[in-house]
Amino acid sequence: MDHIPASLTRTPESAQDAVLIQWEMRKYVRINDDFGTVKMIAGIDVGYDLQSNTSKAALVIMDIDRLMPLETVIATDPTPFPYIPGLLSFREAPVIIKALEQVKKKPDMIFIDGQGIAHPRGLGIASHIGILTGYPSIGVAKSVLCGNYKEPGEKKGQSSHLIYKGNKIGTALRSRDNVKPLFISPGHKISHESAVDFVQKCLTRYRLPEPTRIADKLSKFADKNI
DNA sequence: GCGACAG
DNA sequence: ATCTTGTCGC
Repeated sequence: MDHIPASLTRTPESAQDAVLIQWEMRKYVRINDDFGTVKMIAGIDVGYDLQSNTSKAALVIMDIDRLMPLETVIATDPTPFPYIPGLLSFREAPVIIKALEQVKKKPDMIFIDGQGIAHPRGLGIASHIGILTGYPSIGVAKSVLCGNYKEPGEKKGQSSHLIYKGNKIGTALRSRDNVKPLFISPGHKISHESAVDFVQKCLTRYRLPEPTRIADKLSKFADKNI
């Protein structure tokens, strides 16, 4: 959708090739706010069925004000790539793109499970999806891939910077009292500040923001029979 | 070389 | 991610 060389959408022939694609793709990442009014947010998560070797992407479109689902989509595909830290995109992006192509409503913003720019090469899965689709995106991760941070205060809303090689790459955010922090980083077309704002607007009584929490449930329990 | 390591 | 039971804490 966005104007990037078609060769960057290729299936990597090896892990080394995948890394080359990431170095090239990172040039297109933008972390300045570039979106209009945000009414609908998409939460996306991927689950696996080890027996059939299939991946299942669950996508939910939520109204940002009511935090209620407006539409859901489930897409499945044979799992295409092994899990290699730093190369998660090549395992999950294809089936996620498939789900985004099937959804009827067009989201204004998408939350992806995993890192945005908080990645060794600045291209976590949220950035990867943002570049491929043109959608503004945010990485919502439950743990760190790279970088260091000071433990944020124990109260919901308290945060600290995630730093890597001297630069801020994300935010450690306490999403509710006394739980492990979430790691928020810009995926594409959004700033650190706005990324955290949108996640906070979607927090209720759980650790995960609603779009992510619902997508997570769907990826695990919906269509249990792939 | 050693340890770390999203989902 | 997924495999798995009970259990501690708000």
